[in-house]
Amino acid sequence: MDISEKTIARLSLYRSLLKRLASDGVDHVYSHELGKLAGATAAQVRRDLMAVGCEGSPKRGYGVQDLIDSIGEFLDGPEGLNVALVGVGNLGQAIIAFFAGRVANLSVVAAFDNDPYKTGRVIRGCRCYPIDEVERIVREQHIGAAILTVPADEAQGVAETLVRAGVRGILNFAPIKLRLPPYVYVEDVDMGMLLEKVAYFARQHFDQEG
Amino acid sequence: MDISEKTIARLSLYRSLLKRLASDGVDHVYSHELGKLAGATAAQVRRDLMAVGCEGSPKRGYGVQDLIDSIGEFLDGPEGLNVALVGVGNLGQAIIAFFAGRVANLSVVAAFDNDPYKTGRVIRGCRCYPIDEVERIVREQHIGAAILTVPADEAQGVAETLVRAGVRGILNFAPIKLRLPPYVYVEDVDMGMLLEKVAYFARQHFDQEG
DNA sequence: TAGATTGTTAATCGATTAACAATC
DNA sequence: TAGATTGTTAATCGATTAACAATC
Repeated sequence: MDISEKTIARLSLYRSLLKRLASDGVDHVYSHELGKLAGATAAQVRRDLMAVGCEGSPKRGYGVQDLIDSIGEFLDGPEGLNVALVGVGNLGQAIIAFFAGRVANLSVVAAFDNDPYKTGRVIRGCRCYPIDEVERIVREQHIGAAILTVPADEAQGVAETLVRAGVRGILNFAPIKLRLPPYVYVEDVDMGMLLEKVAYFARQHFDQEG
Repeated sequence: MDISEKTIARLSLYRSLLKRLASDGVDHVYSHELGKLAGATAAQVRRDLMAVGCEGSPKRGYGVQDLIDSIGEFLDGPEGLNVALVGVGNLGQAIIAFFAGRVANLSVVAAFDNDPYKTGRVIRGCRCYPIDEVERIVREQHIGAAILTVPADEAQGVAETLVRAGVRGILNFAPIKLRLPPYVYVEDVDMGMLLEKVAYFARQHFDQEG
């Protein structure tokens, strides 16, 4: 089965919304209700849920817990995935803290930096190693994905090392397009670009009445 | 003219790549060269550049400085845009530091939080006010866009206040779909979702030969 | 001129949307 | 049954890709 990136993204959002609904005691939802919360159409929601093998009933809609379980089974896979972070600057530290215990089945198990003030220490519950040791630690700890928060001109080199050691997915914060083998999935988060985009569209409506 | 979001995103990336080329002394580029760096096709690059009114010549391609100027004129508009940040936690502080002096024409001029330890202080060069004062400060400082790094259950309320005060663009880090008027542009950055996406696709290729 | 690139138009592809029979 | 929702198929829409004449 071929699931689009957008569907994966929406499934992740559905899950976090469903968890809230569950904690509010809601046990069934209709596709249009979930769609309203997720900013999607009812048809979209049904298509996405069909992709993970969920079925609803015309009478009661979809079972909330059933959806949470099915999406979890689909997204999380049979076992957890270990994640590394390279580049323990401001952003890197914030991201380690952000993910600590937040996303089930995904834990940042190792951090890497070249700054000797940081290496050898435990930063927000995550041990920090020198970048030289990336390859060894990634193999030893069976790390499958990485978060890249290094400067743009170091990103390509670090990424290649990570891939050589076995990493198959990278969340890349460096404002550069990584050139990697096709079996490596890269998600770019260029925050400068994102803010420029927001600013561009904000300007279209800003100051129109004042 | 109707410019797609993707084109805006690519233009921002082109610009940062072009700035590097300029500092390396390159004065002309062909569409396929820029495309290679940006992960886009030559045709895509030409279409994007045409949208901002750039012309190239078959002989020399596009002038690097000309492109930087044209894209800047298009993206940045005639004057800068003031930006606010709400939610001065780990991520918020990292983002303030990240943007400090980084993106020309976009400055984070005010931060907001409810924690009395933070309000009244200057955090990474940016004054922090209590959230009560969002409406007043946003109006006074003529703020047009905002970065939202508050918990999910506060995001909708804060966003509505920001919009009431005149904000027309929001970079939203809360894992929730904001419901706002159509004249407000919202860009969502759900980091939990992004890492789950990376993990999902990483798993497809992880452990295939180990 | 010859060759590579640009700018433009037509074809393709994928996802979203709309329409409708099946179901509880 | 009647009504609202589900699951499926066809139509639409937009962006990407391919093809080609114009240009230096």
